[in-house]
Amino acid sequence: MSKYLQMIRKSTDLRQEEIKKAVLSIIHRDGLKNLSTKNLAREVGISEGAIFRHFNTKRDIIMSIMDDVIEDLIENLRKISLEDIPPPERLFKYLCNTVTYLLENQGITILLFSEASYENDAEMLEKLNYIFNNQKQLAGKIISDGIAFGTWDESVSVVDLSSLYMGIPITLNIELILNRENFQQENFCKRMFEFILKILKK
Amino acid sequence: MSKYLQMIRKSTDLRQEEIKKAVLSIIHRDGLKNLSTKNLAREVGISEGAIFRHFNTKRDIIMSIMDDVIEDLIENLRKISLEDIPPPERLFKYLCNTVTYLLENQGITILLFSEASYENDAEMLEKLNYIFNNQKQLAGKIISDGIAFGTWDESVSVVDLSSLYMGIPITLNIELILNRENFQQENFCKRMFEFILKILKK
DNA sequence: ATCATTTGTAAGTATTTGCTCACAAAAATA
DNA sequence: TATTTTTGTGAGCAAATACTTACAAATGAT
Repeated sequence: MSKYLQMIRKSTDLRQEEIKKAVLSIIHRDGLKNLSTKNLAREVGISEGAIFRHFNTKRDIIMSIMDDVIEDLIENLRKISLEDIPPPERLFKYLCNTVTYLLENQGITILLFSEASYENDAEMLEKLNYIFNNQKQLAGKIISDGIAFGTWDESVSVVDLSSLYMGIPITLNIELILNRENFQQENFCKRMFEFILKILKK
Repeated sequence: MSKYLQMIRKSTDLRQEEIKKAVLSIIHRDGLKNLSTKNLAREVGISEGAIFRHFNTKRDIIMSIMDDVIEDLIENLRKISLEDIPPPERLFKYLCNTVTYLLENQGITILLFSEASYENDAEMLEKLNYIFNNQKQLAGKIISDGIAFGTWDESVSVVDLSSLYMGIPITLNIELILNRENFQQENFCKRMFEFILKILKK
């Protein structure tokens, strides 16, 4: 007679995706503290041992999610920054894509900002750094293009404006954590973009 | 013969301050993960039991630090927002005071942004909300004053600009965690203030 | 000087954590 | 069909965590 009844098997590839999704669900719903491997296993619907069949360590799961962000968000933004459309239009698209991604992947926000500083893990911080600095520098590139193009005020400091720009997605993140219901997220990117445009106006 | 040698005693008031300082030191130096009561006791130089003589729970320590932020930072900003000086000058002072506070209390940054979302603790989130929204609304008040005064463009949305404004201290926080050495923090508030001014210009 | 109060210690506690292991069973391959 | 490989289970592990407790010693009031 069988010892375990109705065991559902899936490939490691599929399970890895399920596990990563479950991580974000737990963080978004219950907070980072509840992201134990036990809870994670329950969320996925497998045993705790199975989790470690598909990932060597819990840390590997987090790192893999960070790699996803790099692949999905950053590489998309890189493409946009290189598109052959006028800088104003390009910067707008760039900002709105960022905002959309953050709205669609809300668990990631907490994961990125909390986990790295929580763990104080050098490799994690490096990945986070990569994500942050690429977002910033690619935005800076578009701004530089617009200035070189003659569209925008050349006296504006690209570095400084990139810093201010980065405040937009980050504030969005914070507002989503703190004011999730009150926050007016419609046209958020448009409204913020108008401000950036005004700064860049000759 | 004495069982313990050279026991240094201090009042609960003093110890509470020492403990709270130690919390920020540990977070700043080793990350939130290393903020165990055991490490905390070692950092202060007392036994773990003594920690619980001065605070009932570890959570109480964090809450008390958050109350300090409200008392030290927010109440100071409130006063500035009510000062009888021209809005541009007032907003500049407001921003620079915020920046200075954040630079001088770097452990607090991580504590505020990570701990609350880590614990997913309603009361903690409420305090964080209070800190965030007051900073934002008081800045908004100064902007409104300037518009009412006739100095600034009345077509600017105060709510939206306050959101953008909040990006400044928050980005500063992130940069301090990620780029601590490279980050150019001199005149940071001035450079950011110039951007806000340009947006507000008629 | 006596004694209650306060502040300290050291050695516990129960619980949770990330992770391992021996083995069961489904799926792929021969 | 027979065998190997992959995916699963559930019990259990050492280490860490927040917190407690019994008792020691310093301090302040009488």
